[in-house]
Amino acid sequence: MNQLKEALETLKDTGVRITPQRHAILEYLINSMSHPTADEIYKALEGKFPNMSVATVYNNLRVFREVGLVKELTFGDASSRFDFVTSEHYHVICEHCGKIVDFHYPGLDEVEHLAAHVTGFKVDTHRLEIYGTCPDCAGKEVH
Amino acid sequence: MNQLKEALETLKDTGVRITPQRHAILEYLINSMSHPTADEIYKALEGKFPNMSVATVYNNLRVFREVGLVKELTFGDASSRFDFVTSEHYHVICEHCGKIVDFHYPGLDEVEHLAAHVTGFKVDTHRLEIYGTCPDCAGKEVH
DNA sequence: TAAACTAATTATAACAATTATAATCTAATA
DNA sequence: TATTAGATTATAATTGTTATAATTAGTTTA
Ligand SMILES: [Mn+2]
Ligand SMILES: [Mn+2]
Ligand SMILES: [Zn+2]
Ligand SMILES: [Zn+2]
Repeated sequence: MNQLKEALETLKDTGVRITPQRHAILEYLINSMSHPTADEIYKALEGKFPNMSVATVYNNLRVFREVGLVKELTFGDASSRFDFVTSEHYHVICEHCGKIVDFHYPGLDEVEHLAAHVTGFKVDTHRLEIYGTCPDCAGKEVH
Repeated sequence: MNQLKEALETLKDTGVRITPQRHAILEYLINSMSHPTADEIYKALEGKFPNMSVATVYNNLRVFREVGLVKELTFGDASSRFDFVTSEHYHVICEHCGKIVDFHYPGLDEVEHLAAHVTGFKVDTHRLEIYGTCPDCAGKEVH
């Protein structure tokens, strides 16, 4: 039920120390309900941790990724965004404002199987994103 | 039939000058049959063009992208890879050696439609990649 | 053809995201 | 308490890419 509590449990179980900075980063990720960049997290917490280094944010996001608490969404030039892991889902992304919306859809097992069959790869996973224009941006375009 | 010839036609039609550097970059993209980075192209051509700037490679890859001759494949940290546009296809990527293999599959119209319906987005396109282990790397792992 | 204009290339500097390094601090353990 | 390992901080370095300004090449106009 309490996502933060569970996340802290996961850290404890994997022998990762729970520092105030880690607690705050996790809390922010969960509460923001969005897909923040490392820098956004850094800036959001600088009131509470005026001396925190940006390296700490990156280091801890990597730790969280390694224990499976967050997923990193990477893009070409722009900075990575981080998603607190709940259930599997895809993302729909606005090409104009960059908004990212969660989108649930059954996994594409058939595509994975065909890819494995055709290429001889041992398939692990896949990445799918939908790109378009969000309702807000579509509204602005009209007039 | 001749991909290079067609590509040069496209450039001519869109009023883009055909310089020796552009000719060579296009030729390399078509003949390499792979997905090279800007730097790989730069290094491959430095014998023929010892004074070519890496900026020229980037500039021209952007030009080619804008007129629809190449697609840019972007990844998180790593550098972009460029794919001479032929028919629509997806990519299967080896997580160990980075190999990229073309993979043909009918478009995922159904996913796009559902995404549009659920999120209210005007959907343009999507991105799908399959990740796993290529046969070469799988072989090495075994012993 | 000569002059004027525009596009492309080059060399180099700047940028931005991320990672590495070394010093310091904190917490756990013996 | 002393020792050790882990975490954080401050800062430097790295890397892919883009911006800038000067130069060169090609095209258009007079
Ligand atoms: Mn998400
Ligand atoms: Mn391809
Ligand atoms: Zn938008
Ligand atoms: Zn491989």
